[in-house]
Amino acid sequence: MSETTAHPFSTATGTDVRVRFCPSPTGTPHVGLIRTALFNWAYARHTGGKLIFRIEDTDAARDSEESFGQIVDGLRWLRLDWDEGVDAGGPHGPYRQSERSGIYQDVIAKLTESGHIYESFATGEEIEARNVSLGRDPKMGYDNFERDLTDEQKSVFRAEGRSPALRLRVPDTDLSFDDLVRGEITFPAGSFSDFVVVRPNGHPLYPFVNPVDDALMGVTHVLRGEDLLSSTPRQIALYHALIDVGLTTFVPRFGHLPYVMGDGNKKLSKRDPESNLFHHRDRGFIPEGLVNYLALLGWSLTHDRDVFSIDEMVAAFDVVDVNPNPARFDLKKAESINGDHIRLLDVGDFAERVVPYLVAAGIVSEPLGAEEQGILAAAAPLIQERIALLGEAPGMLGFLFVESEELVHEQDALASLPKNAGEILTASSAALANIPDAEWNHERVHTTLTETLIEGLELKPRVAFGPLRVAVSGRKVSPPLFESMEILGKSESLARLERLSVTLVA
RNA sequence: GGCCCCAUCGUUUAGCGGCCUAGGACGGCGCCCUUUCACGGCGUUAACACGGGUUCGAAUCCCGUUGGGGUCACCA
Repeated sequence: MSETTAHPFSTATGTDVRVRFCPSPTGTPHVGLIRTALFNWAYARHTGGKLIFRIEDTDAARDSEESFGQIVDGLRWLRLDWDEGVDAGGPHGPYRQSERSGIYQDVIAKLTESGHIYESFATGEEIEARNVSLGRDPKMGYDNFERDLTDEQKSVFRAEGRSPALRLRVPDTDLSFDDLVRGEITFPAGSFSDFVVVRPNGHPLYPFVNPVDDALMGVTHVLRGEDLLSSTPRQIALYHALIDVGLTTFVPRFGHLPYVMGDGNKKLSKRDPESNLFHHRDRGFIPEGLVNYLALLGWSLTHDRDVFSIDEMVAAFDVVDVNPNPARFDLKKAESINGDHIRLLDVGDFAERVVPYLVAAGIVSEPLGAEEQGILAAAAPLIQERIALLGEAPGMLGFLFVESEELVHEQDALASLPKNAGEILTASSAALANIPDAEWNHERVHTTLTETLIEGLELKPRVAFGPLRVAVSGRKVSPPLFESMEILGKSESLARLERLSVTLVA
């Protein structure tokens, strides 16, 4: 017999939907955490409801202000905004749990008074020892044996110098709920036990403050990681108590989002660099691309397309469509999606976004000079079509921002040079020198070199242009050669051919 | 171990009883385009874990098996 009939679940839809994102600020934002934020955000935007941003900083030992700042930074970067909460205010503040102690004390008092929570003196070791002595699996957990301690018994414990933790009395019935992504789930009576809500020192714990705040803030839909699935019956039990004392009137709907996996069959570890949101930003993911890929971790827009805008996602997203299977974080696919989004950018926008990566690589410094702006504007369209990550831009463009004598010829590029490289460079220089300055452009360079090398020397294009590419860019791979030479200009281009020639002779 | 969740190509996802001799994407492979690398185009590779049911009909519903994962904290 389930008690769920006595305590209604939320029936909120549309603009009545209230979801929340409530990270605990420990460490760098994890992509799984951000995926959870994204789905909550998308659901709020789709329904027209509200997203609450709350900080669960109840563990002073692990929480840090730096981590909090990073989470906010990450959300803002991805353009995930919120309607209530930290930095936004709202009627249910404060939104940092470290500032809500007084509220929790009131709730604790109410639940104590009504008999929903009781004092428990047993330590973890004692509970385990008790299970062993009763011939049970030590991992059995707590068996609620202190529910009816007498005042005398409590006095004895106190006299021993013990102070009690507080436990919530959970119902001795099955507890069911209809998970938004998994359907009906039932936990049999006895599979969850009375749990500690407040430490002996008065410090309330996560399994208590999280549902209390959700209740007080009117949260209607709890969309969170699958790892919290098994704590759901205890949370529902707490809700029943909160409803009983009049603190709320309904239990939220739950939706447990699938794990984000790493390699193998394990959750993407916090120690794995791929789990770090900023690692991806530093490598040159753009928000559009990363959001798109993260959305694909458990959800899809349609059957024949997986590149889409965030607006398309918002229009279509419903948490009931989320796939319950764990999803593997596939960097290759993520990069491919990101490349598609880079290609979708307006070229001016693309050029602007490349700048911080050039700066970070020490290629330019802000503000860019007029000449640098000109080079960037000319070169941006050349690489926009060929990179998947903005972080590839410095390598592709660096040679355009240095003088001939500073250009570094990469080792593998030099190794790729054919024996007759010198001859090719000499012939090219002679032919290119005849192009009048005013007519120096990529078409003219192309035709001149084709006549000289392909037709004149009867070389294969691949052999003919390789040495020129190395001379001009220092690399085996570069933006299109003739366009690059146009950007560099005649004298600079010739200087580079000359320089490589000299290097080869020496 | 108890409890819970999950199960379609290598990966991700479409599929919510007939449209499926299972579709898309990434990856791989091949070809084309081509001044390199890419981009783009074309083609190709490859999956319903297994066994029982239910049904005229099952990838789709039910049960079981197997295999994964999670959780059993005075951490969140």
